[in-house]
Amino acid sequence: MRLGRIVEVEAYAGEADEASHARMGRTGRNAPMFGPPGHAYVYLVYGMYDCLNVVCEPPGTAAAVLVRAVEPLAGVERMRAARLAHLEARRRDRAAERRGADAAQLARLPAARLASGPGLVCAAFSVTRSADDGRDLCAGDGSLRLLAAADEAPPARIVATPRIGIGYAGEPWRGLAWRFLDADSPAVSGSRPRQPGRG
DNA sequence: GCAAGGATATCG
DNA sequence: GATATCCTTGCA
Repeated sequence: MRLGRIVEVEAYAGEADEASHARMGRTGRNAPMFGPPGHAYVYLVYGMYDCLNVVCEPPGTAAAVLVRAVEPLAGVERMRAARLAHLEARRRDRAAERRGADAAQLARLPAARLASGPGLVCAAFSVTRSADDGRDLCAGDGSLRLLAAADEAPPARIVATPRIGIGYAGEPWRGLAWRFLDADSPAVSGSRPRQPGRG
């Protein structure tokens, strides 16, 4: 079993939100966003990476939260294997030595970096559009589940920043600080984990 | 810094 | 039916 703690998310507010896939109304792709809350909306970005969203609000209101980074807690080696499988699926035409280099690089990657980005979250947890788009993440018997960490203290420092990669959206949407991350987690996205204290 | 890569939404 | 664009990543 692979288990992780969500340490970075972005909020998307519905059809009025110019940064949201729901901004053009209901389409074939974004239909799960208009469905019941607690279900997954999985989409392909840049032709290469799946991204996982959790639908929020009642049916008809297309709000969602994008899961941008997960701190691995259990099943780290399965995540590493899933990351390698993802690379190999994309690079099956490349030379065999390339795959060997990928495996070696992944083996050196710290566990905290295995799911430190929205595309990497899906690669590490084997989330795909075909298998998981529209899935009920709250179903007790599902293979992909969203759990509440009821007995765990909330992060001491939660940082809010503008959302990533939405420069096409107008104000106020572009400037809203709707990306939230655990500033003390080494698993948040970005090339370097943030250092506490001085920056 | 920027290329890779495929589906999507929009326009004709 | 064609194409500009896209909620990214890893290598130069």
